[in-house]
Amino acid sequence: MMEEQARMMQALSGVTLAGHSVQGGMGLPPPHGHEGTDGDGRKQDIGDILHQIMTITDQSLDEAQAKKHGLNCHRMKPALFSVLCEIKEKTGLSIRGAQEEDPPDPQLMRLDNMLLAEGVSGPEKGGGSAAAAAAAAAAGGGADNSIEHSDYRAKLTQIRQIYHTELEKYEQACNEFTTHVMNLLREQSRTRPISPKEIERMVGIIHRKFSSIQMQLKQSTCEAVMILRSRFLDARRKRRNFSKQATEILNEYFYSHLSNPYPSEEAKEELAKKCSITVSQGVGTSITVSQVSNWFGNKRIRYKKNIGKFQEEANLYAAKTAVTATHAVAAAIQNSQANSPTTPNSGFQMKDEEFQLDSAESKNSLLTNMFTGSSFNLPSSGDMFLGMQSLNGDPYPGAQVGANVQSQGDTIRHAISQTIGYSDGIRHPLYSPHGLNGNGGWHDAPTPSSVTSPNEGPGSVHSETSN
DNA sequence: CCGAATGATTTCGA
DNA sequence: TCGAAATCATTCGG
Repeated sequence: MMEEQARMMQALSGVTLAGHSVQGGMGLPPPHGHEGTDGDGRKQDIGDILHQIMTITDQSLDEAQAKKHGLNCHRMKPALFSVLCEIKEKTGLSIRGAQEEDPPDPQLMRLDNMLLAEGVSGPEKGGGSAAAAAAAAAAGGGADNSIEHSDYRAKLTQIRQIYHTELEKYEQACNEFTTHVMNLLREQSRTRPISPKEIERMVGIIHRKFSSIQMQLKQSTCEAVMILRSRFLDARRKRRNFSKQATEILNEYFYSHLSNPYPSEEAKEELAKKCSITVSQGVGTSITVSQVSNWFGNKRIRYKKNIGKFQEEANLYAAKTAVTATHAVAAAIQNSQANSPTTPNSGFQMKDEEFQLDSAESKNSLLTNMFTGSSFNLPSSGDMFLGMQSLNGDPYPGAQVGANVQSQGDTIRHAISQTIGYSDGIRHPLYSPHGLNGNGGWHDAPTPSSVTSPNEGPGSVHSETSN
């Protein structure tokens, strides 16, 4: 700083005081030896110097260094320096208002904030994608139900890493470039007037340029994050049907826990895991806990709404799980399947109507039950089905009961109602703790996690109902 | 292209 | 906060 100033002063004084009494070290003899008229010679010399400056880049490094030295020692140099100083002053090229305090770019701030919010910039947490994913998977005690994809985390970490390395690169490049330019300017300040202020200013300009590049980096990072986000959000909005296997697993669980189809958090996690494992052939199709919850929510409501429609499915899955149970049950299944209208051609319409009736009746019954407190409270097929299912602990025969009840007439219904009614009155310990509570709701079941394995149900119930 | 199926979201109540 | 219910939006099979 001071040193520069001093040098400049020196140079200036050299011009004014010493005129061309200064002899260069003869590193660069004037092309035209004559030192005739002052102005002409100076012009020539200056032109020569300028030319050399302009062509300095064309030469090799050593050569250039030598030339530079020559130029520095040229006797006309101080004159040129002063001329340049004058020109500079006249053209007002010197620094105008030093408004270095660049106002914090709102856009940059926005980007910074966004990156911070997205966890791209800011403190490193967890340290590594694996840790982050693990933290998201394990520690996520329902805290972030919006995005629990470890995929998302991993991708975000990737973006973050790229961002940081790039940022570092830019910073490094910026520093390098700045020092380079500063050195260059310092060097040049010997041949042309450059105040330290100007160097500062130039540094500021460089920094601004680089920060604009950084902003681009931030912007593209933000874009990447947004794309990532929208991809995952879209993945949810623009849904894809679950794979066959996943649906199968979920259905299996649903129908084997029909008395209480409310999987615990752990169960949901397990199911999600199972599904995503089985689904692994589909690329990024992992199923999350909330998806499992959604599925069960949908399933419950849709099952309840139209049990008949799910009868076949219930049979299928119940059979699937009951295959290992008892031969007697299996035989009964076949038997009743032969009886029940499996083909939805002719039976469908009637069935449907019956369901409508049933559901209406169910609601009515609910109301009447509430008002009358009647113990004869199982008129709907759903209740019936649940009742039977709970009764024998085996979902499959229960389902059959439901089907039969629906497809057959009032006599059967009545008979079964009576049976159930009795049982209900007696409150047989076998089924009382299960979902059935008399008003067709699962919800207020005490959730004893129900019996997972179909225990030996009394086949007599089944055969009795199918008669 | 239509309608059923289905996953996701919203609303509401306890 | 969870679940029921309604609803939206998309997919899929005929």
